[in-house]
Amino acid sequence: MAKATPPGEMLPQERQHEILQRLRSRGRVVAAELSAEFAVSEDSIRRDLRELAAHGLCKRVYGGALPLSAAVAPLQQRRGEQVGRKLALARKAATLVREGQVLLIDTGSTNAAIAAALPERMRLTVITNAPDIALALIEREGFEILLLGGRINPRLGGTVGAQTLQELHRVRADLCFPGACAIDADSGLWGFDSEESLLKRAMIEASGETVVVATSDKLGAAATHRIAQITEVQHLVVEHAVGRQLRAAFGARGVSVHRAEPVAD
Amino acid sequence: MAKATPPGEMLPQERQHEILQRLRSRGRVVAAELSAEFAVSEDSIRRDLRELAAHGLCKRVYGGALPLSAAVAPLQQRRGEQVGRKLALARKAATLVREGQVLLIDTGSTNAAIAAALPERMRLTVITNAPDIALALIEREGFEILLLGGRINPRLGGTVGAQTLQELHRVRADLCFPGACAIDADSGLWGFDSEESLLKRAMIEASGETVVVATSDKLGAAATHRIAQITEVQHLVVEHAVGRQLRAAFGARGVSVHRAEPVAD
DNA sequence: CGTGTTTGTATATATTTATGCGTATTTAGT
DNA sequence: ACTAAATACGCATAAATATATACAAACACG
Repeated sequence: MAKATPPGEMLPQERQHEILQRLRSRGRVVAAELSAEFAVSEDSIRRDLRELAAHGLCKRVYGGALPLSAAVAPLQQRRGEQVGRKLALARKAATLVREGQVLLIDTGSTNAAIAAALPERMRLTVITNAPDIALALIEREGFEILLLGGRINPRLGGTVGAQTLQELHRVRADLCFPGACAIDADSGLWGFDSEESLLKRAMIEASGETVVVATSDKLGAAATHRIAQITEVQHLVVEHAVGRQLRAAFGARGVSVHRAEPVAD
Repeated sequence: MAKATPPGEMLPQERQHEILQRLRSRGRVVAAELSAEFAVSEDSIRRDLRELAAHGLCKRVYGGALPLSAAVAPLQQRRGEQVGRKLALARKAATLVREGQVLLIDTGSTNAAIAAALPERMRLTVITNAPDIALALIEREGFEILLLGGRINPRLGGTVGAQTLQELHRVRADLCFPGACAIDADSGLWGFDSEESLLKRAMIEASGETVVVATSDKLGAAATHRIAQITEVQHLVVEHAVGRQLRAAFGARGVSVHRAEPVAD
């Protein structure tokens, strides 16, 4: 996806739009790279970036630009930790998504990273209870976004509770990303909070397939609230460092295990 | 050079229709290309594009045109404009809020500013259809946040539609902040969008009192969709520069007019 | 069957916009 | 503080555009 456009024919506005999209999906842009890929002088790129920044659409930095959300970083303190690892997981998880599907995405920093990594122009429908995920996707084109209402739990950063559950019963998704839970090859999926676990269970039931994206600390662990059996999980995305044996344990239970790319960190 | 049709045989309307189709399928049109393919001068094409743009069917850009979806100013951009004036308005509006109240806050950059300006530790309940407002308040302590679910309208940056309306019917608020509408002392409150206006109307009906916060360009203006009569508005917050006469006009209709502090700008 | 009007188009000229280059300045990393 | 890259600024150029004007065909109407 290096050069999507013929050198001679690209409207300036299109270019700026493309820059914004790249900014969102990749998290950064470099002036020199853009110059090469769009086949215009760095001057023009810099003019674009300056203009976008003036409109408050990105943060201008030496060498390129950054998305504004990364610059302000409100509750992204958690995300700041292990950003590389989560990005690698998110990228891998995003490859499981197919054109036109309906996605059910739970709260959580990992899931937010997945949402940001979703490919452009794929005409996806995203159902979520997380305002931060909804907000991140509003800007993207071709996305249908459904927000699950209800009372917000500040600790989780999204809606939970009776009303959310009720709304969830009215929808049906292809793919489900229940956030941050513990997963064990034998005992299945576990949650840390009662209300939260109920919601995740409902999400899984409302979806055709379930994708669990687990950082290493969640693997082989259990918690207090049972969410689902391992047979209800079709896909598991794990970090590169996860051992062969552990992966095989899930594979034996019929779970497709996907390994993220290694990260330099 | 004529392609699809014999040189003389294509009605202007047909041509414009074809341009629109091409715009939708290809995501962009270039004046020079169209000129060649329809075998008319670039001037005629430009006239077409200008006309289509005037009817709000496309966005005119240098070199051609883009579909409107790619051109809507992202909400981050709108949020960044006139920060000073909006902040002054927001501060004034926030003073109308009392301890323990239930607030109903609509989408919009001004309303987002109001939410951010809400005083600390007042044990408020905020009901909103805007994910950005919800997100901003999650961090704050002592706030109960209820999110209205439904389909998100990317242009408005929040949920609208039947489901949102339905959820709204289940709540009751003390104070309501319907966002960005035109207000006139005689004809009342007006909205620019049908769906949007319905929601605002429902918000007002669900609230004890209504606060309209209006930047100067919204004052004395009307729009296409009626939202409410002026008697249903209890408070109006305006900028410092608004003239005495205009303020009196609202005062005579029983609206409490609140004037924001002056801004250096 | 003219005749005035409307409509679509083409031409000419002035203006705006986008871009690239040279140069002075700023920035980041030693 | 020094160096090299990145950047901002002014300027020139070429393309795209708007505006004004003119021309031709279609049309309405007496």
